[in-house]
Amino acid sequence: MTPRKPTLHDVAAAAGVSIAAVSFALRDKPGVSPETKERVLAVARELGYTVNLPARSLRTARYGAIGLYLPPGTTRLPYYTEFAFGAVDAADRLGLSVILLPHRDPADASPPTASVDGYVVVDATTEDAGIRGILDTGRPVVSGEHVVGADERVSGSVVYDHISATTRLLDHFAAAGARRIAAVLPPDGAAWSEEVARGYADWIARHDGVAITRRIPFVPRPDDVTAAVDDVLANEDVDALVVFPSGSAAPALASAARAGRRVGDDLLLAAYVDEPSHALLTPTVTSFDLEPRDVGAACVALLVEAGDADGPADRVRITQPRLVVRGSSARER
Amino acid sequence: MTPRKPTLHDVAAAAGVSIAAVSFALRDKPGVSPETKERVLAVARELGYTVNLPARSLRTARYGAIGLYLPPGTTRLPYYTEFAFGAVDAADRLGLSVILLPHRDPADASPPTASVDGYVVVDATTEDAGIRGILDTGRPVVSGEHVVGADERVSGSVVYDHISATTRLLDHFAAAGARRIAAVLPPDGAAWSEEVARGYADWIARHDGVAITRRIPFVPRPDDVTAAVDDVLANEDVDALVVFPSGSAAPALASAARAGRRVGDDLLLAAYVDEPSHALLTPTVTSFDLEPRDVGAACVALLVEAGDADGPADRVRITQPRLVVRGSSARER
DNA sequence: CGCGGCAGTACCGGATGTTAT
DNA sequence: AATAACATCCGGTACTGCCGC
Repeated sequence: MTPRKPTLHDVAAAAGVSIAAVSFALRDKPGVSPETKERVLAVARELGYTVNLPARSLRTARYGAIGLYLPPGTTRLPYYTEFAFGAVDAADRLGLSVILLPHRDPADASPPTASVDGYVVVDATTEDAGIRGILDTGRPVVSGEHVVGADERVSGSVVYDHISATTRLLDHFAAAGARRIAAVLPPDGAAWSEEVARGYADWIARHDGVAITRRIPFVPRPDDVTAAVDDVLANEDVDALVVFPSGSAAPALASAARAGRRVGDDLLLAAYVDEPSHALLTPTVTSFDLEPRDVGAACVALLVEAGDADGPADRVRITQPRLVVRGSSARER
Repeated sequence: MTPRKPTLHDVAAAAGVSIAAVSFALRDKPGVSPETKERVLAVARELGYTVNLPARSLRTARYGAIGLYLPPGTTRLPYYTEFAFGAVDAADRLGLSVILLPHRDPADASPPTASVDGYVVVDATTEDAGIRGILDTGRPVVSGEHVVGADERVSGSVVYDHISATTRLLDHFAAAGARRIAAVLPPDGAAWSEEVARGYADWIARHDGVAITRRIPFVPRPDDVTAAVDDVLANEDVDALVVFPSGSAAPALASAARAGRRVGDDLLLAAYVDEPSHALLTPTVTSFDLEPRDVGAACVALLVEAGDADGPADRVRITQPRLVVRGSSARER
């Protein structure tokens, strides 16, 4: 019923050559005459031959697979899904598979079991047992953003220039007339927290302004945002506000409305990380498109180069977030 | 420098037995005495032995991997990410890996190349070249939701009871006093579209009501939602509204506000698919938690059973969405 | 004698049927 | 009748060497 999948032997027999010749022909290696190669390829196509990857892996000790580790607990953020598919598509173009790795509970110190040639991780910290396990495999690892606590242990990273981005955003506010700009920041400890905090502080210092900041969790509940924004609006004389953590835009808008502020007019607002909802809120919310697909693809590219001889030219690739200006920061007339 | 990874041979030599004995001992197969087994296991642990998966795959023709195919173009919906990790965690507990499959462009008719024992697909239609390729492999396929156009070709499915869910939602509205309930539906063609449309129509008929419906795209732009909801509110005398497609809640709330309706009071509103934003909007929005993690895990379980001898007891598993009542449908006082 | 083109073959690491003890 | 050693095989890869010109 099921005619066994054709193997190199079948192709070799059908083409009247040795399996070695077939193997070479299929992989476009020198040592076979153009005519034989042509014939072998024709026969292979006709028989529907495809390589048996386990067999190849066994021989070459390469797996044709990349392990992808997304941060635990944040699976609702669309950023990571986009990132994942950027990586998957890039890997596919290189003939590689992407294995989605499970999150390990902190007690579990066992090494990751999947057979992969290297890893791509995002927003990683060594607090995470899964990340430690990955670093301990000794295989190449490329990270999206820096790895907090072990940046020298990865083969490469694709990072955002958050300082420049923050600067551009504040310049944009200033150009729209903002004079007193507050920032609702994530807590220290995450890779980008410190960069954006520094970007903000430096910009304020350069412009002889007053730093007005509040801290809320990395993934805040609406109440956290509301409390911080209410506090800023009640106690500080601000005409612009940046909320950095994800999911902050909607509660911030609500707070502004309650405080009687007209967002986009007497209060300029921006979120940092773009989310689909930003285009749906009223007013629409200015934020940075981090182009996660491109970054995911870049991580895969860097990983593959790291596996190649003598590594890539650059260990760190820097990406500029793209500012998407929307109604919340576009002062009316 | 790198002490080659230990193999069966190494363990066998260190334990003073044959590789066959080691192989049997490690897989807990009969034919080795308890003492030898104990010793072998100890040596294996000490040497840090792990099986070489390609070698095992080569011999057994099993890959220890599952291919996961998420619908293209909807990668921003958190549902699928949750689903994916439900599948990954379930697979991990069974010692399996999950390979995230790339989306194929329609022209590409080549079979999927990844080596997997079976596939999990979600919200699939045979319009999708990727799905056709997967079905053509002849390997077991389990689908989350029915596969439009090829439901008999899959080994199993985990589906929601959308009719019962829709009924429960409308009952909830009625209990809160709603008399004229409108529905903004997705277009026909998707698996659940027809079920929810039927659930709505049947319920209305049973209650001698008037069906008031509009159709918008499966993944609507805010404008689509706004237009439909504005139209309903302007031209129909409704006191409750269900918006089914994802991402509809926020624009629907905005429309209601513009029409001068107080949502949760003189207009009851519910979305169908729960999203994180529903807990953040004002008012918060009632919707169904589809528990995607559980469904992803169930798909993997069903796939593994399908691979076993004589298949699973049931080909189709039915799940009840969990209604999460929030402010938008909880009439004040 | 050198060289291109190809056949022959020794692995890669584990699973399993067969043969000793 | 139980255990364990031995031999094969899974499908490729890559090295060695033979052949003819």
